[in-house]
Amino acid sequence: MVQSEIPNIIISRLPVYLRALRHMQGQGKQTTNSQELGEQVGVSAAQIRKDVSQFGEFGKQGTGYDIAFLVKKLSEILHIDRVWDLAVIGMGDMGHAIARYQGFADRGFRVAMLFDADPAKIGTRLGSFVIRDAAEMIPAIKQAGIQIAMLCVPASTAQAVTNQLVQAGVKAILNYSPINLSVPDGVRVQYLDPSVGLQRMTYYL
Amino acid sequence: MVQSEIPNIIISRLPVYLRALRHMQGQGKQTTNSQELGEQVGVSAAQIRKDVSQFGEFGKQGTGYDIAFLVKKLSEILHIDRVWDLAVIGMGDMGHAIARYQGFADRGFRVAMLFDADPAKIGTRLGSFVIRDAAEMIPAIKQAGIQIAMLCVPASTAQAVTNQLVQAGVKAILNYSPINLSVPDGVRVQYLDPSVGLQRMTYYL
DNA sequence: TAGATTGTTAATCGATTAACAATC
DNA sequence: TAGATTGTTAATCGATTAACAATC
Repeated sequence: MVQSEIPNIIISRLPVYLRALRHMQGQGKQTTNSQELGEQVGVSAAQIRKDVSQFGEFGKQGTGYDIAFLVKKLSEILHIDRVWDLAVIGMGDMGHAIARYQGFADRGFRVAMLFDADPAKIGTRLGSFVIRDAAEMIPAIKQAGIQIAMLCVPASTAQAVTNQLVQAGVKAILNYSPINLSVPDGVRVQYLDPSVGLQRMTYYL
Repeated sequence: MVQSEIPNIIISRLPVYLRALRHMQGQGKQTTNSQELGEQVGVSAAQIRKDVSQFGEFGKQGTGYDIAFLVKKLSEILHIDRVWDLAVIGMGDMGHAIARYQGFADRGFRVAMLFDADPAKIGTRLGSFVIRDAAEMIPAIKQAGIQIAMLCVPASTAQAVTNQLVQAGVKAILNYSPINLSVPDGVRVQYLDPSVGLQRMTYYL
């Protein structure tokens, strides 16, 4: 029997709920409810309840949700009740910033390897890492079993590098390059092109 | 009479179409069609035609779309047939990378001002800019008439800085901080939290 | 118990797709 | 002209909301 299919649009909201819940935790709150959480993240209370109830009965009538419990459940659902190793490809300014980013630690991720093709960068240190030769990328990622890559290379090489990542067994790519990537079924891409983000707002200015 | 309301979900796809069209242009292509563009960006041909036709009749039966013409029209629709000045707030690793990002130039944007609250950074140069004191932010942004900000400060100060940006007249915020922002009506926020992007994929791993 | 809030159903709303006449 | 592809309509599909019984 196939696991019943949860719409991707629901999955995409869960990390946002989780972020808000952890923020509440940081403020010392113990419980919340669909109304409050909904206001926090900008969705209706009904939608919060509907989304969360896809995965179980995590709330209590009359009192709402225990924050710590819901955080635990959402973390399990999103498979971040473990630590995922990340490979960062491309050590320009953006790759550099990602490699040093402190925000992964408590959210399920850890930078594990850095790659660049520039001989001037290969072998140099960045924090506790040594930048590795992109030519070794496929065997290195394969051997480490890394499934997630942060793509920070220029648009001109992004598709070629992506093909290599797919060969290396990568299943999820966070793409900072301003280009649409073509990947086979079973590989996921999330796009973080800043110009696209800006252009989604200028329409309204 | 109110301008007929275009759904936001359509607007949000236009920058992606535009990016793909410019990529085709860079390859020397003159024309395309809804089928080809759809495959490029991962949406159906019918949806491409429906989306684009909200704004006029930009195609030709039998031949498809002239790429240069469609690029021009989409640029006008998205209001990027001009250059928008950006203020970058927070000169950590991420703000640093954004300030030096070369990808804004031909997509309608230009970094115009950098701010940080750290006395060690204030007054230092970054490329052709001098990092300014965040304490001067409100009058400086107001005076320059800047409407778009890139928020690269830590989560702990993001909401307070956002309130100042709103006071300064900013209407669009690209938020790199891992936090939900509360803003008044008329102000838009786009979120680029890398952990959220990653968590949207780990569910499927 | 009374009040509050969930989980869930049914109704509504909106977005996507299929199909095809129009026309280049 | 024949072939191709648009723009658009109607049908389908899916997501959101409203409402309320269940229950803490």
